[in-house]
Amino acid sequence: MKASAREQHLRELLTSRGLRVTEQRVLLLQELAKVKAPISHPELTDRMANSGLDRATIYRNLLTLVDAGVLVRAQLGDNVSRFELPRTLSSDHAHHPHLVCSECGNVRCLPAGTVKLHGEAAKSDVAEVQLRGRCAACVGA
Amino acid sequence: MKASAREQHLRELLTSRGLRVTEQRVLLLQELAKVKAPISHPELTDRMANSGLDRATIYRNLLTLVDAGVLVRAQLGDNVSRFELPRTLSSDHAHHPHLVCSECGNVRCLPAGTVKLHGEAAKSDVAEVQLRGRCAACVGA
DNA sequence: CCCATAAATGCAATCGAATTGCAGAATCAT
DNA sequence: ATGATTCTGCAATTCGATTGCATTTATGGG
Repeated sequence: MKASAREQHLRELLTSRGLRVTEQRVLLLQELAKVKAPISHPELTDRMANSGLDRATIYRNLLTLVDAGVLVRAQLGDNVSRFELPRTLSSDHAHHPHLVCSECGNVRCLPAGTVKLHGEAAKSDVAEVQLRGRCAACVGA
Repeated sequence: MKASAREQHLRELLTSRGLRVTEQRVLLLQELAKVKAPISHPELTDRMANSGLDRATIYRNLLTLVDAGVLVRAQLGDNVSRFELPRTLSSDHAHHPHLVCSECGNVRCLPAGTVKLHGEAAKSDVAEVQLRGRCAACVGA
């Protein structure tokens, strides 16, 4: 059968990093491409419950893909690792701020410009910016 | 018996936040005063193994004390919560940005103006701002 | 100083995310 | 096609986080 252009792209993404192309990895990446915010391993396991993938397989592939630079791992401070397929696959995936909503629990990705660092914050080598509070949607409601 | 000046200080710290003064809380704070870096609940439980304190007691008090603003919680990115008794006990420790250094493990308190929120970040009800990366001291070293 | 009462503690149990061992299945270079 | 290497599924386990409950304690009022 013929793979879609999108699937073909994912396959090349894997081979370009020296990883084997397995049905499971393609499915995993396809699912990650659908999600807009960083997602945890348990959340992903739930979402893919009907795919037949084992959670250990998902777990190990998340680690492998982070290791290979295909995914980024976000430490949002709730003691749960979340993973994300950056839309810009450039070598320097600019880290953008994350807002963890204490009300709805969603994680929102904010544009890089929404948080500006000055003074000591600017002097430091800041790798990740995370905000906690209520997201705009919950504030409006 | 007569309490030391140091212990008296800790007692006042508790009462000033409307918390009851218990032997366990004083012991916990004394131990936290000894450690220089943020410490996790399991690590703290080990350290205080001979104190007779139950780990649930330690755990709940850590949460209570963070809630009361006596302690700060540091998320160092390993999915383990760490706690610290800040040397400067400013009243609103939770209301300014924190920089958690992934190298030295220290939590630096930054002036409120060092992080400015724009756009969606400003529209959200942000309660906490946390940065992860290398602090200015470690960058300079 | 004693009492009432809400809060704190100890103990045991549970939850859930993370992680691993292992045997069988699949991938890929040759 | 075939073998060496890697990956997958399944099951089990580790470990930090969290909670229920009966008992004890801190603190304010009398």
